[in-house]
Amino acid sequence: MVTRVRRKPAAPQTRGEAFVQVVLEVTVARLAEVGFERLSIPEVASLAGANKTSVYRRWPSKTELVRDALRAAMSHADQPPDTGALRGDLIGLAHSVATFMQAAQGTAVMRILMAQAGHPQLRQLAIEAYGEIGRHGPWVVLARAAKRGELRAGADHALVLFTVAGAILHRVFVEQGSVTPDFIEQLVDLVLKGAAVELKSSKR
Amino acid sequence: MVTRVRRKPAAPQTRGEAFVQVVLEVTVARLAEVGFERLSIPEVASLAGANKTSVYRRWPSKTELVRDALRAAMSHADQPPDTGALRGDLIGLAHSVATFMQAAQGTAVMRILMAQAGHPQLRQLAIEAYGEIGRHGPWVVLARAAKRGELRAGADHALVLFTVAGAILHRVFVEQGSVTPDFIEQLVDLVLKGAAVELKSSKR
Amino acid sequence: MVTRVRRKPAAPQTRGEAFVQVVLEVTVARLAEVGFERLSIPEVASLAGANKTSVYRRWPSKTELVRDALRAAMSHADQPPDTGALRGDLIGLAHSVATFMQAAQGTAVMRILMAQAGHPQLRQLAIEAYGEIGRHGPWVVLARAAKRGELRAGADHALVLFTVAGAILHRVFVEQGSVTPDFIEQLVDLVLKGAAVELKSSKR
Amino acid sequence: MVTRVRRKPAAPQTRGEAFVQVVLEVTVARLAEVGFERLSIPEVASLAGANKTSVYRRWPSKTELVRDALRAAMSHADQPPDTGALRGDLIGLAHSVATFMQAAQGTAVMRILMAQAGHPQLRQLAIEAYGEIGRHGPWVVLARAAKRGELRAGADHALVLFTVAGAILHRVFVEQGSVTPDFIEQLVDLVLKGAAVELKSSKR
DNA sequence: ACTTAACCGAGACGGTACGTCTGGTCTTTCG
DNA sequence: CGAAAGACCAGACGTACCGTCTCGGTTAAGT
Repeated sequence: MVTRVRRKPAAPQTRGEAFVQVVLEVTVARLAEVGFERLSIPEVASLAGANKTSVYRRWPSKTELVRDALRAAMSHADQPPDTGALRGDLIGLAHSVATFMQAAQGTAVMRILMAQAGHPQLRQLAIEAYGEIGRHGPWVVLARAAKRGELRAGADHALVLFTVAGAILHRVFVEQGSVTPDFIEQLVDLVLKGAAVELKSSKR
Repeated sequence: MVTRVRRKPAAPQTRGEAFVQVVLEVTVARLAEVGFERLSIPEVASLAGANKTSVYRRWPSKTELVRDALRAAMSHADQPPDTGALRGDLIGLAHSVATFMQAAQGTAVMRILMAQAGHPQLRQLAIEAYGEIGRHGPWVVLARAAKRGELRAGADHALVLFTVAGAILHRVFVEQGSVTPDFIEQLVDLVLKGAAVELKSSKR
Repeated sequence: MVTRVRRKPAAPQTRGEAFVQVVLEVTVARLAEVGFERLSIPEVASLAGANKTSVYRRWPSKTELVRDALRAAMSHADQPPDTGALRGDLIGLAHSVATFMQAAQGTAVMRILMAQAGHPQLRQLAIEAYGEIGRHGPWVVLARAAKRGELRAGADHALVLFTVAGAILHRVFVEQGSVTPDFIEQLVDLVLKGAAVELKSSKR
Repeated sequence: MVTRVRRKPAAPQTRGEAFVQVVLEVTVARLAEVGFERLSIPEVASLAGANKTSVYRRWPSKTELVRDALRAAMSHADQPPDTGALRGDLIGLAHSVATFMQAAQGTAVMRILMAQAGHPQLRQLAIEAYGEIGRHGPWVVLARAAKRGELRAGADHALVLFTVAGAILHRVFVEQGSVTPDFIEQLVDLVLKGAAVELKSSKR
């Protein structure tokens, strides 16, 4: 039998940086369009103008490709709005959420969250990506409002945020309606002031 | 050869009424577990203890199978709660929604709604199934409350309902948390009274 | 979760007998043309007018396909010639060998024998197939000739047979010449009477 | 068999001459082991301790590599034996043939001859390489014998030579037996004196 | 009871897509 | 400038799964 002979190493090489970008973008787009299940690496490669073996070389499995794609898509500057009043801040946040969910990245993330309950690693990735859009900002907004005394005592910050997010989620994916500025204002007003008539003595 | 006699009026029929039931139940279960994409008719047949050809005979395509499965699953008595007060009624509605979303049928429907934006016929089916749980009841509840003067003037009934539904949706599918009675009460209170402090006209 | 239900078994089924024949014939033909290495199951399937999955279903590996193909091709009636004289018998045998080697089956077998020294199972198969054409007949011929006193004392039967076979092998595959009746007669005469002039006293 | 290659630390610039030698040797070895079909340039390069691009630079295609490899392997001095008697000369020739066929070059050549009937250029190369071992010598031997009167009148020189070669070919590749001196002697005696009993007066 | 006809189970088959493997071309870097 | 190191493209292969087909067996009607 014959043994392999090792030579000294030569210069490494790093090309195709742009190629990686294109592939990841295409991946996010396909994730949004067809979801994780039907995401096909050969198809991604074809759409990216590359050969499928090139994609397989860099990302051995679909999960890793999606991981990188989500991470690349989530380079957000988490800049919380600061209008000086809770209402304005919440409207700003809601706009961010709506923009996210209506973009390809958001659709991709939400589809994974909805569909991949049984895939913990992937779900974790999506959760992280979803959290990117609101890791700190929203909580800061509510904390400031609480300090200013704008929030009812005992108000659950998470509940407020998730209710706004949930309403937009429902609007976008269930009703498939567009999220207009008017809708956002009404939503924020509802969450802030409630739908009930104001009473002098509220039983609670 | 004489002419043919009349056709034999033999008519053996409908051996598998129960078989149909089992298949549809399995279909809903798989829809909830893996979604529409990965729903496989051979798999459904196997889980139902039937042969795949038997399933293909009755439902030529996956879409029709899902249609029947959703329709069979949606035999709801749309009985709106009537506790006499808006808060109690909304809590009842929220419970219904939460129960639905956490059951197999609801998961199936929501997954289809989220994932099959590009499949109009299927989406329409899911919308109908989703509407079954609240075709009329919720609106009646709000109408009654408005008549009783419990609702703020100009309150958008749809916004109220969809916000509650969206919050539960977010809770179940994004946070993957359980919907406790306490959560529902807090949610309803948030939507009714808002998160902001009451202003001048309301003392406390 | 749904459990599987067991039914009672039904009747088996065996179809596609002609399909098997065609595939095996094509296999032998390709073996002769391109050899074992370049024998491709998808190609065989295509040439046989079948789908490659059908071929893979019946023959999990190329080795098994070739095994069946060789066995199917080797349904020989091993009828030794009997002309009453050794020369005529040998000519008959040589004709059989030449016919075999110039046919697809023979080419297939010889190519495997030449090329697959490292594949014992396959080599064994080819040896068997090659042996089919002369399992008993040739030895009977020589035994009869020896009994009749036509053979020199101490003549090695195997050497005689293999020399004739080897000469034809060389003719067909190395020289790539055709095996004419004249060639066969000259060959047999050479092996029987030798190329040397006859001496009165031959040592050894 | 292929031997390991060691990089010379003293040699700063591997003058391509040694490199070419190693590659060609490896090529012949692989030709003998796996044949032309499975001969892979990347594999040859790896076994030679070189990079595949280096091999591709020098030999654009497998055919040219094999051509050079065969030519390099065939630097034979075609020195015919001359023992003074036909029997001894033939034994010498047979030894040459047996040595050739059992060596790597011979195995390589014979495999190509057997397998590459459809590749004229390659076949031509192999024929030339095969002819190297006996371009003139064998014919000289027989011509001398004929002049000495050792050969039967009308004996076909080519038939004699090819029969000896064919018998050895069969022995080596079909029977996969070793070619012993005893075997060669018996073979030569068979071809010279024949297997039949000697008759008193043989016409012919 | 016997025939008849529909339904169901079983498996072969064609087809499509996937992921892997390997061969050959290219570019970049080093000596 | 030659050689090494990979990245890249291209194509074929074997596998998995789906949906269609044709069998044979069973069961439920109706004479």
